[in-house]
Amino acid sequence: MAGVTERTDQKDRASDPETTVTEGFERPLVTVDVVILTLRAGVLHTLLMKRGADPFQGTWALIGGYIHPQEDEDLEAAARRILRSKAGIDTPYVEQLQGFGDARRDPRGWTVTFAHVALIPSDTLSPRHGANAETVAWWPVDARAVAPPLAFDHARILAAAVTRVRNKVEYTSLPIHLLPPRFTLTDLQRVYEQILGRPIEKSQFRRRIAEANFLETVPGEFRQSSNRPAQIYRIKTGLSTIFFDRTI
Amino acid sequence: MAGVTERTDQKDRASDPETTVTEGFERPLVTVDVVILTLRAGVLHTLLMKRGADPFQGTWALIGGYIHPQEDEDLEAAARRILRSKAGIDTPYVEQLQGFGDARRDPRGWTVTFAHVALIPSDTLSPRHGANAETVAWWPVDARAVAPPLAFDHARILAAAVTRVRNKVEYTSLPIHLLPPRFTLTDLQRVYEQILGRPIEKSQFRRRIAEANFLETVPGEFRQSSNRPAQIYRIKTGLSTIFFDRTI
DNA sequence: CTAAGTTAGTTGCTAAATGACACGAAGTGG
DNA sequence: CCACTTCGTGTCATTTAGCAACTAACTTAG
Repeated sequence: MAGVTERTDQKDRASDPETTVTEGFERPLVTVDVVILTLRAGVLHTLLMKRGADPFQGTWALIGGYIHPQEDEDLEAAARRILRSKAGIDTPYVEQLQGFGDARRDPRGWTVTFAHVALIPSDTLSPRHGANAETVAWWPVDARAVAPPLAFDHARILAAAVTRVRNKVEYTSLPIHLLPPRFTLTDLQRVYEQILGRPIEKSQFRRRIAEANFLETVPGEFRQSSNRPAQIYRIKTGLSTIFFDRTI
Repeated sequence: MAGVTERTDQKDRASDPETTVTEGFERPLVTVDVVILTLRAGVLHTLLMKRGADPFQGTWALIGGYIHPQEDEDLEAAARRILRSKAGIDTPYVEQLQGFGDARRDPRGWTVTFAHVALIPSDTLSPRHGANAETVAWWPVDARAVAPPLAFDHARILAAAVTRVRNKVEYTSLPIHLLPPRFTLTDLQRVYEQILGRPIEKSQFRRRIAEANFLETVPGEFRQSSNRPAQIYRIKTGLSTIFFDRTI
Protein backbone atom coordinates (compact mmCIF):
# COMPACT_ATOMS: atom_id res chain seq x y z
CA MET A 1 0.00 0.00 0.00
CA ALA A 2 2.36 2.67 1.19
CA GLY A 3 6.05 2.65 0.60
CA VAL A 4 9.08 4.80 0.03
CA THR A 5 10.01 5.39 -3.58
CA GLU A 6 13.26 4.04 -4.78
CA ARG A 7 14.86 7.31 -5.75
CA THR A 8 14.06 10.88 -6.50
CA ASP A 9 14.43 11.03 -10.26
CA GLN A 10 15.53 13.94 -12.36
CA LYS A 11 12.14 15.60 -12.44
CA ASP A 12 11.71 15.28 -8.73
CA ARG A 13 15.08 16.73 -8.12
CA ALA A 14 14.28 19.73 -10.26
CA SER A 15 11.14 20.34 -8.22
CA ASP A 16 12.71 19.76 -4.83
CA PRO A 17 11.45 22.37 -2.44
CA GLU A 18 13.73 25.15 -1.49
CA THR A 19 16.49 23.40 -3.36
CA THR A 20 16.64 25.14 -6.68
CA VAL A 21 14.59 27.86 -8.24
CA THR A 22 11.41 26.42 -9.74
CA GLU A 23 11.94 25.28 -13.28
CA GLY A 24 9.03 25.32 -15.69
CA PHE A 25 6.53 26.32 -13.01
CA GLU A 26 5.32 29.82 -12.35
CA ARG A 27 5.22 30.96 -8.79
CA PRO A 28 1.60 31.25 -7.66
CA LEU A 29 0.39 34.69 -6.68
CA VAL A 30 0.45 35.01 -2.87
CA THR A 31 -1.96 37.16 -0.87
CA VAL A 32 -3.00 37.62 2.74
CA ASP A 33 -6.69 38.02 3.57
CA VAL A 34 -8.28 38.96 6.87
CA VAL A 35 -11.77 38.13 8.03
CA ILE A 36 -12.59 40.88 10.53
CA LEU A 37 -15.32 39.90 12.94
CA THR A 38 -17.10 41.89 15.61
CA LEU A 39 -20.43 41.96 17.38
CA ARG A 40 -22.77 44.79 16.53
CA ALA A 41 -26.06 44.90 18.42
CA GLY A 42 -25.66 41.26 19.34
CA VAL A 43 -25.08 40.03 15.80
CA LEU A 44 -21.78 38.92 14.30
CA HIS A 45 -20.63 41.27 11.54
CA THR A 46 -17.74 41.23 9.11
CA LEU A 47 -16.01 44.12 7.39
CA LEU A 48 -16.08 43.94 3.61
CA MET A 49 -14.59 46.14 0.92
CA LYS A 50 -15.98 46.80 -2.53
CA ARG A 51 -13.36 45.98 -5.14
CA GLY A 52 -12.20 48.90 -7.25
CA ALA A 53 -10.60 46.94 -10.07
CA ASP A 54 -10.91 43.75 -12.02
CA PRO A 55 -11.25 40.92 -11.44
CA PHE A 56 -14.56 41.18 -9.58
CA GLN A 57 -14.68 44.98 -9.83
CA GLY A 58 -17.60 46.30 -7.80
CA THR A 59 -17.99 43.04 -5.88
CA TRP A 60 -17.63 42.86 -2.11
CA ALA A 61 -14.53 41.11 -0.82
CA LEU A 62 -12.53 40.46 2.33
CA ILE A 63 -9.81 42.89 3.32
CA GLY A 64 -6.56 41.64 1.84
CA GLY A 65 -3.23 42.53 0.34
CA TYR A 66 0.16 41.37 -0.74
CA ILE A 67 3.15 40.50 1.37
CA HIS A 68 5.72 43.29 1.52
CA PRO A 69 8.99 41.43 1.93
CA GLN A 70 10.81 44.58 3.01
CA GLU A 71 8.33 45.54 5.72
CA ASP A 72 6.73 42.35 6.97
CA GLU A 73 8.41 40.15 9.56
CA ASP A 74 6.11 37.23 8.96
CA LEU A 75 2.62 36.35 7.82
CA GLU A 76 0.89 37.65 10.91
CA ALA A 77 2.77 40.93 10.65
CA ALA A 78 1.61 41.23 7.06
CA ALA A 79 -1.98 40.64 8.19
CA ARG A 80 -1.62 43.30 10.87
CA ARG A 81 -0.17 45.81 8.42
CA ILE A 82 -2.99 45.18 5.97
CA LEU A 83 -5.49 45.54 8.79
CA ARG A 84 -3.96 48.88 9.71
CA SER A 85 -3.56 50.31 6.23
CA LYS A 86 -6.81 49.13 4.70
CA ALA A 87 -9.19 49.22 7.66
CA GLY A 88 -7.42 51.47 10.16
CA ILE A 89 -7.56 48.75 12.80
CA ASP A 90 -4.59 48.40 15.13
CA THR A 91 -3.26 45.32 16.94
CA PRO A 92 -6.41 43.40 17.70
CA TYR A 93 -6.56 39.66 18.03
CA VAL A 94 -5.26 38.08 14.83
CA GLU A 95 -4.84 34.37 14.20
CA GLN A 96 -4.14 32.50 11.04
CA LEU A 97 -7.07 30.47 9.78
CA GLN A 98 -5.56 28.41 6.98
CA GLY A 99 -4.32 28.65 3.45
CA PHE A 100 -6.56 28.50 0.44
CA GLY A 101 -5.14 27.85 -2.98
CA ASP A 102 -6.27 26.39 -6.28
CA ALA A 103 -6.44 27.10 -9.98
CA ARG A 104 -10.01 28.41 -10.07
CA ARG A 105 -10.39 30.89 -7.23
CA ASP A 106 -8.88 33.67 -9.29
CA PRO A 107 -9.53 33.99 -13.04
CA ARG A 108 -5.88 34.92 -13.52
CA GLY A 109 -4.67 31.47 -12.54
CA TRP A 110 -3.20 29.56 -9.64
CA THR A 111 -3.24 31.74 -6.53
CA VAL A 112 -2.86 31.14 -2.84
CA THR A 113 -3.97 33.17 0.15
CA PHE A 114 -3.25 32.99 3.85
CA ALA A 115 -6.60 33.64 5.48
CA HIS A 116 -6.57 35.21 8.93
CA VAL A 117 -9.26 35.97 11.47
CA ALA A 118 -9.25 39.23 13.42
CA LEU A 119 -11.59 39.85 16.33
CA ILE A 120 -12.27 43.38 17.45
CA PRO A 121 -14.22 44.69 20.44
CA SER A 122 -17.94 45.19 20.07
CA ASP A 123 -19.17 48.51 18.82
CA THR A 124 -15.82 50.26 19.01
CA LEU A 125 -15.94 50.79 15.26
CA SER A 126 -18.69 53.18 14.31
CA PRO A 127 -19.98 52.61 10.80
CA ARG A 128 -18.57 55.20 8.46
CA HIS A 129 -20.81 57.49 6.51
CA GLY A 130 -17.98 59.43 4.95
CA ALA A 131 -16.07 59.24 1.72
CA ASN A 132 -15.62 55.49 1.80
CA ALA A 133 -18.99 54.54 3.22
CA GLU A 134 -19.79 52.88 -0.03
CA THR A 135 -16.55 50.93 -0.39
CA VAL A 136 -16.08 49.66 3.18
CA ALA A 137 -19.01 48.38 5.21
CA TRP A 138 -20.08 46.03 7.95
CA TRP A 139 -22.21 43.13 6.90
CA PRO A 140 -24.11 40.83 9.22
CA VAL A 141 -23.10 37.18 9.33
CA ASP A 142 -26.32 35.49 10.28
CA ALA A 143 -26.82 31.79 9.68
CA ARG A 144 -23.40 31.07 8.26
CA ALA A 145 -24.17 33.31 5.28
CA VAL A 146 -23.72 36.96 4.37
CA ALA A 147 -25.95 39.12 2.28
CA PRO A 148 -23.77 40.08 -0.69
CA PRO A 149 -22.12 37.69 -3.12
CA LEU A 150 -18.38 37.77 -2.52
CA ALA A 151 -15.41 37.92 -4.85
CA PHE A 152 -13.09 34.96 -5.43
CA ASP A 153 -13.66 32.14 -2.90
CA HIS A 154 -14.18 34.64 -0.12
CA ALA A 155 -17.58 33.23 0.80
CA ARG A 156 -15.89 29.94 1.54
CA ILE A 157 -13.13 31.63 3.55
CA LEU A 158 -15.68 33.62 5.53
CA ALA A 159 -17.66 30.47 6.26
CA ALA A 160 -14.51 28.71 7.42
CA ALA A 161 -13.63 31.66 9.66
CA VAL A 162 -17.06 31.74 11.28
CA THR A 163 -17.00 27.98 11.80
CA ARG A 164 -13.54 28.20 13.37
CA VAL A 165 -14.64 30.96 15.72
CA ARG A 166 -17.88 29.20 16.69
CA ASN A 167 -16.02 25.99 17.44
CA LYS A 168 -13.29 27.72 19.38
CA VAL A 169 -15.72 29.72 21.48
CA GLU A 170 -17.05 26.41 22.80
CA TYR A 171 -13.87 25.64 24.70
CA THR A 172 -11.80 28.83 24.93
CA SER A 173 -11.96 32.35 26.27
CA LEU A 174 -11.92 33.73 22.72
CA PRO A 175 -14.92 36.06 23.32
CA ILE A 176 -12.80 38.30 25.55
CA HIS A 177 -11.34 39.72 22.33
CA LEU A 178 -14.82 40.86 21.30
CA LEU A 179 -15.21 42.92 24.46
CA PRO A 180 -13.58 46.12 25.72
CA PRO A 181 -10.88 45.70 28.40
CA ARG A 182 -13.39 45.99 31.22
CA PHE A 183 -16.69 44.19 31.24
CA THR A 184 -19.13 42.36 33.46
CA LEU A 185 -19.68 38.61 33.59
CA THR A 186 -23.11 39.13 32.09
CA ASP A 187 -21.50 40.98 29.17
CA LEU A 188 -19.21 38.03 28.61
CA GLN A 189 -22.02 35.52 28.90
CA ARG A 190 -24.03 37.46 26.30
CA VAL A 191 -21.13 37.23 23.83
CA TYR A 192 -20.88 33.49 24.31
CA GLU A 193 -24.61 33.14 23.81
CA GLN A 194 -24.71 35.36 20.76
CA ILE A 195 -21.92 33.54 18.97
CA LEU A 196 -23.03 30.06 19.94
CA GLY A 197 -26.66 30.88 19.28
CA ARG A 198 -27.95 29.20 22.41
CA PRO A 199 -28.56 30.20 26.04
CA ILE A 200 -26.07 29.24 28.72
CA GLU A 201 -26.97 28.64 32.36
CA LYS A 202 -25.77 31.56 34.46
CA SER A 203 -24.45 29.66 37.47
CA GLN A 204 -22.66 27.10 35.32
CA PHE A 205 -21.15 29.79 33.17
CA ARG A 206 -19.82 31.65 36.19
CA ARG A 207 -18.45 28.44 37.65
CA ARG A 208 -16.50 27.69 34.46
CA ILE A 209 -15.12 31.20 34.22
CA ALA A 210 -14.05 31.12 37.86
CA GLU A 211 -12.31 27.76 37.42
CA ALA A 212 -10.51 28.93 34.29
CA ASN A 213 -9.06 31.68 36.46
CA PHE A 214 -8.21 34.20 33.76
CA LEU A 215 -10.30 37.11 35.03
CA GLU A 216 -9.94 39.34 38.04
CA THR A 217 -12.31 41.85 39.58
CA VAL A 218 -11.54 45.53 39.33
CA PRO A 219 -11.91 46.24 43.04
CA GLY A 220 -14.68 48.68 43.85
CA GLU A 221 -15.78 49.12 40.26
CA PHE A 222 -19.34 48.32 39.33
CA ARG A 223 -21.56 48.84 36.32
CA GLN A 224 -24.36 51.12 37.50
CA SER A 225 -27.90 50.82 36.17
CA SER A 226 -31.46 50.77 37.44
CA ASN A 227 -30.91 47.60 39.40
CA ARG A 228 -28.22 45.77 41.30
CA PRO A 229 -24.78 46.96 40.07
CA ALA A 230 -22.57 44.39 38.38
CA GLN A 231 -18.93 43.78 39.28
CA ILE A 232 -16.47 44.90 36.61
CA TYR A 233 -13.85 42.35 35.53
CA ARG A 234 -10.66 42.51 33.49
CA ILE A 235 -8.29 39.91 32.06
CA LYS A 236 -5.39 39.01 34.32
CA THR A 237 -2.21 40.56 33.02
CA GLY A 238 -0.05 38.37 30.83
CA LEU A 239 -2.85 36.00 29.84
CA SER A 240 -4.22 35.56 26.37
CA THR A 241 -6.77 33.05 25.14
CA ILE A 242 -7.42 30.29 27.68
CA PHE A 243 -8.44 26.75 26.81
CA PHE A 244 -11.02 25.19 29.09
CA ASP A 245 -10.92 21.56 30.19
CA ARG A 246 -14.44 21.05 28.92
CA THR A 247 -16.89 22.79 26.70
CA ILE A 248 -18.43 25.96 28.14
CA MET B 1 -8.80 53.09 18.78
CA ALA B 2 -10.05 51.22 15.77
CA GLY B 3 -11.53 52.89 12.74
CA VAL B 4 -11.86 52.72 9.01
CA THR B 5 -9.33 54.70 7.04
CA GLU B 6 -10.54 57.55 4.94
CA ARG B 7 -9.44 56.22 1.60
CA THR B 8 -7.09 53.79 0.00
CA ASP B 9 -4.29 55.99 -1.26
CA GLN B 10 -2.13 55.50 -4.30
CA LYS B 11 0.30 53.15 -2.63
CA ASP B 12 -2.46 51.01 -1.19
CA ARG B 13 -4.13 50.80 -4.53
CA ALA B 14 -0.96 49.55 -6.14
CA SER B 15 -0.76 46.81 -3.56
CA ASP B 16 -4.42 45.88 -3.60
CA PRO B 17 -4.72 42.13 -3.49
CA GLU B 18 -5.64 40.33 -6.62
CA THR B 19 -6.24 43.71 -8.23
CA THR B 20 -3.10 44.42 -10.15
CA VAL B 21 0.11 42.56 -10.54
CA THR B 22 2.42 43.29 -7.62
CA GLU B 23 4.54 46.32 -8.26
CA GLY B 24 7.91 46.65 -6.59
CA PHE B 25 7.47 43.49 -4.54
CA GLU B 26 8.83 40.09 -5.41
CA ARG B 27 6.50 37.17 -5.12
CA PRO B 28 7.54 34.99 -2.19
CA LEU B 29 8.64 31.47 -2.98
CA VAL B 30 5.76 29.09 -2.27
CA THR B 31 6.20 25.50 -1.13
CA VAL B 32 4.08 22.71 0.31
CA ASP B 33 5.47 20.61 3.17
CA VAL B 34 4.03 17.46 4.68
CA VAL B 35 4.62 16.14 8.17
CA ILE B 36 4.07 12.40 7.83
CA LEU B 37 3.23 10.74 11.12
CA THR B 38 2.78 7.10 12.00
CA LEU B 39 3.12 4.82 14.99
CA ARG B 40 6.01 2.37 14.96
CA ALA B 41 6.26 0.02 17.89
CA GLY B 42 4.04 2.30 19.92
CA VAL B 43 6.07 5.45 19.32
CA LEU B 44 5.14 8.34 17.04
CA HIS B 45 7.53 8.61 14.10
CA THR B 46 7.93 11.09 11.29
CA LEU B 47 9.42 10.58 7.84
CA LEU B 48 12.36 12.85 7.08
CA MET B 49 14.48 13.33 3.98
CA LYS B 50 18.13 14.32 3.84
CA ARG B 51 18.52 17.36 1.62
CA GLY B 52 20.61 16.83 -1.47
CA ALA B 53 21.32 20.45 -2.28
CA ASP B 54 21.85 23.81 -0.69
CA PRO B 55 20.56 25.44 1.35
CA PHE B 56 20.89 23.00 4.22
CA GLN B 57 22.51 20.30 2.08
CA GLY B 58 22.88 17.12 4.09
CA THR B 59 20.42 18.26 6.75
CA TRP B 60 17.22 16.35 7.49
CA ALA B 61 14.01 18.03 6.41
CA LEU B 62 10.29 17.44 6.00
CA ILE B 63 8.99 16.06 2.73
CA GLY B 64 8.05 18.99 0.55
CA GLY B 65 7.83 20.39 -2.93
CA TYR B 66 6.54 23.08 -5.18
CA ILE B 67 3.04 23.57 -6.48
CA HIS B 68 2.62 22.36 -10.07
CA PRO B 69 -0.07 24.66 -11.46
CA GLN B 70 -0.69 22.37 -14.41
CA GLU B 71 -1.22 19.23 -12.34
CA ASP B 72 -2.51 20.30 -8.95
CA GLU B 73 -6.17 21.02 -8.37
CA ASP B 74 -5.59 22.69 -5.04
CA LEU B 75 -3.20 22.75 -2.08
CA GLU B 76 -4.27 19.39 -0.71
CA ALA B 77 -3.86 17.81 -4.13
CA ALA B 78 -0.36 19.23 -4.28
CA ALA B 79 0.37 17.74 -0.86
CA ARG B 80 -0.94 14.36 -2.01
CA ARG B 81 1.12 14.45 -5.19
CA ILE B 82 4.26 15.30 -3.24
CA LEU B 83 3.45 12.51 -0.81
CA ARG B 84 3.15 10.08 -3.70
CA SER B 85 6.17 11.16 -5.69
CA LYS B 86 8.60 11.74 -2.84
CA ALA B 87 7.54 9.13 -0.32
CA GLY B 88 5.49 6.67 -2.36
CA ILE B 89 2.51 7.11 -0.04
CA ASP B 90 -0.95 7.11 -1.58
CA THR B 91 -4.15 8.78 -0.40
CA PRO B 92 -3.80 8.66 3.34
CA TYR B 93 -5.33 11.16 5.70
CA VAL B 94 -4.05 14.63 4.81
CA GLU B 95 -5.09 17.85 6.48
CA GLN B 96 -3.66 21.31 6.20
CA LEU B 97 -1.90 22.48 9.33
CA GLN B 98 -1.22 26.13 8.66
CA GLY B 99 0.98 28.43 6.68
CA PHE B 100 4.42 29.47 7.76
CA GLY B 101 6.13 32.41 6.19
CA ASP B 102 8.74 34.96 7.07
CA ALA B 103 11.98 36.50 5.90
CA ARG B 104 14.33 34.31 7.91
CA ARG B 105 13.21 30.71 7.48
CA ASP B 106 15.08 30.39 4.18
CA PRO B 107 18.43 32.09 3.59
CA ARG B 108 17.29 32.98 0.08
CA GLY B 109 14.66 35.38 1.35
CA TRP B 110 10.95 35.66 2.04
CA THR B 111 9.34 32.27 1.58
CA VAL B 112 6.03 30.73 2.55
CA THR B 113 5.00 27.12 2.99
CA PHE B 114 1.68 25.40 3.45
CA ALA B 115 2.35 22.78 6.09
CA HIS B 116 0.21 19.65 6.02
CA VAL B 117 -0.13 16.66 8.31
CA ALA B 118 -0.49 13.15 6.91
CA LEU B 119 -1.35 10.18 9.08
CA ILE B 120 -0.61 6.70 7.83
CA PRO B 121 -1.49 3.33 9.33
CA SER B 122 0.90 1.81 11.86
CA ASP B 123 3.68 -0.34 10.59
CA THR B 124 2.45 -0.52 7.02
CA LEU B 125 5.62 1.18 5.89
CA SER B 126 8.61 -1.02 6.43
CA PRO B 127 11.80 0.94 6.89
CA ARG B 128 13.83 0.86 3.72
CA HIS B 129 17.33 -0.49 3.70
CA GLY B 130 17.78 -0.01 -0.01
CA ALA B 131 19.22 2.68 -2.20
CA ASN B 132 17.63 5.57 -0.37
CA ALA B 133 17.90 4.24 3.15
CA GLU B 134 20.28 7.05 3.89
CA THR B 135 18.19 9.86 2.40
CA VAL B 136 14.72 8.90 3.66
CA ALA B 137 14.19 7.62 7.18
CA TRP B 138 11.75 7.36 10.04
CA TRP B 139 12.64 9.35 13.12
CA PRO B 140 10.98 9.01 16.49
CA VAL B 141 9.09 11.99 17.86
CA ASP B 142 9.38 11.51 21.56
CA ALA B 143 8.82 14.37 23.93
CA ARG B 144 7.87 16.97 21.36
CA ALA B 145 11.38 16.76 19.91
CA VAL B 146 13.16 14.77 17.24
CA ALA B 147 16.72 13.58 17.22
CA PRO B 148 18.26 15.37 14.23
CA PRO B 149 18.46 19.12 13.72
CA LEU B 150 16.11 20.07 10.91
CA ALA B 151 16.48 22.39 7.94
CA PHE B 152 14.66 25.72 7.68
CA ASP B 153 11.98 26.14 10.38
CA HIS B 154 10.97 22.52 10.03
CA ALA B 155 11.49 21.81 13.73
CA ARG B 156 8.86 24.41 14.49
CA ILE B 157 6.49 23.00 11.87
CA LEU B 158 6.96 19.48 13.19
CA ALA B 159 6.28 20.66 16.74
CA ALA B 160 3.12 22.42 15.58
CA ALA B 161 1.98 19.29 13.76
CA VAL B 162 2.50 17.06 16.78
CA THR B 163 0.72 19.54 19.03
CA ARG B 164 -2.19 19.73 16.61
CA VAL B 165 -2.48 15.95 16.44
CA ARG B 166 -2.19 15.51 20.22
CA ASN B 167 -4.90 18.10 20.83
CA LYS B 168 -7.19 16.71 18.20
CA VAL B 169 -6.87 13.15 19.45
CA GLU B 170 -8.38 14.33 22.73
CA TYR B 171 -11.79 14.94 21.22
CA THR B 172 -11.88 13.23 17.80
CA SER B 173 -11.60 9.83 16.20
CA LEU B 174 -8.37 10.87 14.49
CA PRO B 175 -6.46 7.73 15.61
CA ILE B 176 -8.48 5.59 13.20
CA HIS B 177 -6.22 6.93 10.47
CA LEU B 178 -3.22 5.43 12.23
CA LEU B 179 -4.76 1.95 12.10
CA PRO B 180 -5.44 -0.48 9.26
CA PRO B 181 -9.07 -0.71 8.08
CA ARG B 182 -9.85 -3.50 10.54
CA PHE B 183 -8.82 -3.40 14.15
CA THR B 184 -9.93 -4.27 17.65
CA LEU B 185 -11.09 -1.84 20.32
CA THR B 186 -7.95 -2.59 22.28
CA ASP B 187 -5.85 -1.64 19.23
CA LEU B 188 -7.68 1.66 19.06
CA GLN B 189 -7.33 2.30 22.78
CA ARG B 190 -3.58 1.66 22.54
CA VAL B 191 -3.25 4.31 19.84
CA TYR B 192 -5.08 6.85 21.95
CA GLU B 193 -2.88 6.04 24.92
CA GLN B 194 0.34 6.14 22.94
CA ILE B 195 -0.36 9.52 21.41
CA LEU B 196 -1.77 11.09 24.54
CA GLY B 197 0.91 9.54 26.71
CA ARG B 198 -1.47 8.51 29.45
CA PRO B 199 -3.60 5.46 30.23
CA ILE B 200 -7.35 5.52 29.52
CA GLU B 201 -9.92 3.54 31.49
CA LYS B 202 -11.13 0.62 29.41
CA SER B 203 -14.81 0.79 30.30
CA GLN B 204 -15.04 4.54 29.80
CA PHE B 205 -13.18 4.35 26.52
CA ARG B 206 -15.53 1.71 25.18
CA ARG B 207 -18.56 3.71 26.32
CA ARG B 208 -17.33 6.82 24.47
CA ILE B 209 -16.59 4.90 21.30
CA ALA B 210 -19.99 3.24 21.44
CA GLU B 211 -21.76 6.59 21.94
CA ALA B 212 -19.85 8.20 19.08
CA ASN B 213 -21.29 5.47 16.89
CA PHE B 214 -18.75 5.50 14.09
CA LEU B 215 -17.60 1.89 14.31
CA GLU B 216 -19.33 -1.36 13.47
CA THR B 217 -18.40 -4.94 14.19
CA VAL B 218 -17.28 -7.19 11.37
CA PRO B 219 -19.71 -10.03 12.12
CA GLY B 220 -18.03 -13.27 12.99
CA GLU B 221 -14.50 -11.89 12.71
CA PHE B 222 -12.21 -12.09 15.67
CA ARG B 223 -8.54 -11.50 16.32
CA GLN B 224 -7.12 -14.87 17.34
CA SER B 225 -4.33 -15.18 19.89
CA SER B 226 -3.43 -17.21 22.91
CA ASN B 227 -6.38 -15.94 24.91
CA ARG B 228 -9.92 -14.75 24.43
CA PRO B 229 -10.38 -13.58 20.81
CA ALA B 230 -11.20 -9.90 20.25
CA GLN B 231 -14.01 -8.65 18.05
CA ILE B 232 -12.84 -6.96 14.84
CA TYR B 233 -14.29 -3.52 14.07
CA ARG B 234 -14.30 -1.27 11.03
CA ILE B 235 -15.34 2.32 10.39
CA LYS B 236 -18.93 2.73 9.22
CA THR B 237 -19.01 3.52 5.53
CA GLY B 238 -19.20 7.17 4.61
CA LEU B 239 -17.82 8.43 7.91
CA SER B 240 -14.55 10.25 8.37
CA THR B 241 -13.17 11.87 11.51
CA ILE B 242 -15.80 12.16 14.24
CA PHE B 243 -15.86 14.87 16.89
CA PHE B 244 -16.85 13.73 20.37
CA ASP B 245 -19.05 15.76 22.70
CA ARG B 246 -16.46 15.57 25.42
CA THR B 247 -12.81 14.72 25.70
CA ILE B 248 -11.96 11.04 25.39
C1' DC C 1 -8.17 -33.58 30.90
C1' DT C 2 -7.53 -30.02 33.85
C1' DA C 3 -5.51 -26.05 35.96
C1' DA C 4 -3.11 -21.79 35.26
C1' DG C 5 -2.48 -17.75 32.65
C1' DT C 6 -3.90 -14.07 29.66
C1' DT C 7 -6.69 -10.84 27.39
C1' DA C 8 -11.75 -9.42 26.15
C1' DG C 9 -15.67 -7.44 27.58
C1' DT C 10 -19.22 -6.10 31.21
C1' DT C 11 -21.02 -4.68 35.58
C1' DG C 12 -21.29 -2.37 39.98
C1' DC C 13 -20.10 1.05 43.26
C1' DT C 14 -18.52 5.59 45.20
C1' DA C 15 -17.20 10.24 44.74
C1' DA C 16 -17.06 14.14 41.97
C1' DA C 17 -18.89 17.00 38.35
C1' DT C 18 -22.75 18.91 35.96
C1' DG C 19 -27.35 20.92 34.90
C1' DA C 20 -31.67 22.96 36.21
C1' DC C 21 -33.72 25.89 39.33
C1' DA C 22 -34.65 28.76 43.19
C1' DC C 23 -33.64 32.21 46.32
C1' DG C 24 -31.52 36.18 48.58
C1' DA C 25 -28.94 40.75 47.45
C1' DA C 26 -28.75 45.35 45.75
C1' DG C 27 -30.01 48.73 43.24
C1' DT C 28 -34.00 52.13 40.83
C1' DG C 29 -38.46 54.21 40.27
C1' DG C 30 -43.28 54.93 41.37
C1' DC D 1 -41.85 51.21 51.10
C1' DC D 2 -43.30 48.28 47.53
C1' DA D 3 -42.79 46.53 42.92
C1' DC D 4 -39.40 45.40 39.61
C1' DT D 5 -35.07 44.13 37.54
C1' DT D 6 -30.67 42.20 37.32
C1' DC D 7 -26.65 40.25 40.06
C1' DG D 8 -24.76 36.61 42.40
C1' DT D 9 -24.90 32.31 45.08
C1' DG D 10 -26.87 28.03 47.04
C1' DT D 11 -29.35 23.64 46.64
C1' DC D 12 -30.17 19.24 44.91
C1' DA D 13 -31.22 15.59 41.54
C1' DT D 14 -28.82 13.51 37.82
C1' DT D 15 -24.92 12.29 35.21
C1' DT D 16 -20.24 11.03 34.75
C1' DA D 17 -15.40 9.59 36.09
C1' DG D 18 -12.49 6.48 38.36
C1' DC D 19 -11.73 2.20 40.26
C1' DA D 20 -12.18 -2.51 40.77
C1' DA D 21 -14.20 -6.81 40.45
C1' DC D 22 -16.15 -10.25 37.72
C1' DT D 23 -17.25 -13.35 33.85
C1' DA D 24 -15.92 -15.09 29.17
C1' DA D 25 -13.03 -17.37 25.95
C1' DC D 26 -9.13 -18.95 24.49
C1' DT D 27 -4.03 -21.31 24.82
C1' DT D 28 -0.61 -23.83 26.97
C1' DA D 29 1.75 -26.55 30.55
C1' DG D 30 1.68 -30.61 32.92
